[in-house]
Amino acid sequence: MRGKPTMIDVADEGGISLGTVSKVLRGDPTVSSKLRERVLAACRKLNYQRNWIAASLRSRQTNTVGIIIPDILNTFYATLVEKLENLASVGGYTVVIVTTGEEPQRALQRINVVKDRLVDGVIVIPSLGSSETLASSVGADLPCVIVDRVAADNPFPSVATDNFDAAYQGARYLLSLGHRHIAIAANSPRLWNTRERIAGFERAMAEGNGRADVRIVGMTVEEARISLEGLLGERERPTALFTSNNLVTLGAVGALRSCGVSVPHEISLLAFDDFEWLRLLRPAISAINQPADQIAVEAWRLLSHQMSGRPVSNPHVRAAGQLVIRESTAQHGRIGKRAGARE
Amino acid sequence: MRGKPTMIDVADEGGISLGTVSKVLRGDPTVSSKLRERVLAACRKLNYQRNWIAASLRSRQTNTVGIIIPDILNTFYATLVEKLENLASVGGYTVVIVTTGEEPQRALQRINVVKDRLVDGVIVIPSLGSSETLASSVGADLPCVIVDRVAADNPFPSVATDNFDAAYQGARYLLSLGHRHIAIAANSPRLWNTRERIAGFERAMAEGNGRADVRIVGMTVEEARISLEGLLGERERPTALFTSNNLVTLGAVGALRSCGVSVPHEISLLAFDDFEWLRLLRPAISAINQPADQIAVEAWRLLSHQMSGRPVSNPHVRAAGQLVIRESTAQHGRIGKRAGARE
DNA sequence: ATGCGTTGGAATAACGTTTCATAATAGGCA
DNA sequence: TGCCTATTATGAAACGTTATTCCAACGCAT
Repeated sequence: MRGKPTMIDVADEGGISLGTVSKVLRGDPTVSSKLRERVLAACRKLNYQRNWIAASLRSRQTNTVGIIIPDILNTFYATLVEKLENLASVGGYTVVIVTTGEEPQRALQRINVVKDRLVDGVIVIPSLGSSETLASSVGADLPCVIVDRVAADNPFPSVATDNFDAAYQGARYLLSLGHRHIAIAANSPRLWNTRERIAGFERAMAEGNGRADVRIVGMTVEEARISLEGLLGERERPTALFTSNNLVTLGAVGALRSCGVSVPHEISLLAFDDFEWLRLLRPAISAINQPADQIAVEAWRLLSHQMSGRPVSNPHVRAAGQLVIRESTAQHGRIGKRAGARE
Repeated sequence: MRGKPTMIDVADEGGISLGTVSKVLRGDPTVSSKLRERVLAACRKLNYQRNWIAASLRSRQTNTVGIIIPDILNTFYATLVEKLENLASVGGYTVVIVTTGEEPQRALQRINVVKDRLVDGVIVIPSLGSSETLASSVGADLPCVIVDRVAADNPFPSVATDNFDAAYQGARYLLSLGHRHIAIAANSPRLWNTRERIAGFERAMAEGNGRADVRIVGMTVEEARISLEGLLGERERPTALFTSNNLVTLGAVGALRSCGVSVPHEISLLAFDDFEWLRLLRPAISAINQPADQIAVEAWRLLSHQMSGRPVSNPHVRAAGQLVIRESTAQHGRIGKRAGARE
């Protein structure tokens, strides 16, 4: 035996056949406990490690899943990855992570990398422009779950926050504080999650007779900051601002600082996406929290059911966002009056 | 041809031998351009995709690297992962990410997962307690680079911030502002990076005749917050606080808020680890930035050289941290006087 | 024209598993 | 005891590549 020991070495060591060793290691029940013990002993003795590659080649499954996300630095996606990695791990799967950025061509190239890797399934957060090509590219012949950015006509199992309703509730909350002129700062209407959030916002504003001010501010923190500095400098500026994701929120906070606009006295701020730092800013920022935990669990359920051939029930999950009220949102007109904080 | 096309199908299609097809696809130069063209044409026609698993089995290399990190939600590690993923990708490698938490037994189990996966190399940020076992576990028979938490007697190629010097400079800066009683809030002295930071801090304090107050505050934000609330309540509390990483900083900011201690008037705050939000807090927090970019590049250099069998020069890299001065650090005794901000 | 070196293509044996069709063994019952 | 069934073990054939050995063909020089 040169190099790493193989199953053959184990078989020889224990005086057992190769096939039986394989059975034991796969947990096949049709093997007597006596032989099983012998096999296990031989494995321990040789410090045998199963060669997963050979197994995959023969069995045609890799026990690996791909996760395709735009950006790991987006805290929401990082949280999702963290939880998915745990779920996959307890299920005996390994996770391959691929980041696409928001550039379509890079996304496609990266998706092919994953497909080449012959993963058993994929969890995809589509990036800007890759949504359309996804169908032909991946989902057709591979178990697949779409997360967060779900196209209206998306045929694959999917999980996302109920963006429409969450934004609707957020806007209603701002309206209930007396605001009438409210802006939503959104990165790009080509993103389906953003599109839904804008729609929910607009619906609430229409119902509440508010003036809906939709601003497209770009995909990066920097673009958002610059764009919103423009907004804050306008003569008739809104009395409340609703940011459509955590990156935009960052840009918004930067803009509010640099323009010296005080929150919530001069303008109220409500963020989509909650995370640790919002609590620590002064004023602490009110936000709509996306239940990352639930989203990850459901995504894993949908994927693992597909991979094991089980029927997939409820293939289109929508999770409710939660409004977390802090200090950045206040009654319009009553300067200094807080809207009430819970936490 | 049923199912996916294989190289054999391609060979048949083009009327060429299997071996030649393999050569072409691997870019072997000893094949005439005429045949190469025929092969490529056949591949396109059949929409052939190379089976990477079979190739790996035979060639004994997987073109995959593992990244083992404690926690993807730690922004510093997430940044590192992002950059490493890009570097690996352009080098033709895929990245498998595994998170260990700070629990030793989980770490070991996860490391084995990676080894089972037969990766070509590993980049490891050791977690609490896994440092010691790493040597026997992974580095012995696998190209390996240790990042960030480098044991004093670590034999493997490694990259990290020069923690000692960075902390030394940070402490000297605080001393230069007139502070004499300074506390460092550190997560655990069992972590090598923390240990080095404490040592650098202590050295500077000794040289400057300051009173070094080392506080071990635990691994989580919550633990740190509680622990530091205790510190802030003490009668003789320090006039400056140095936090040893971004999680502790979070806890510290929380504690300062809940205790109503004003920064920098009552206490100065200097953070180890810089990131976006520190700029947006009020006051903006001074920090020591770790050059994640440089660290990732060096780590990849060390790993890829090992994997390709090239000699590894400078196997122990230390990158300089940069002091970024903002508003949270001020002259001791001169209330309200800012220390000067650059940005 | 013959021999020799060189080059490019083909054939074939691994790589280390899983899987499937048999073979062997044990157990139960007449 | 002998036969039939149910159970467990064996052996060999894949899986789709890469690596190595072996030929054929060609050019060049003698």
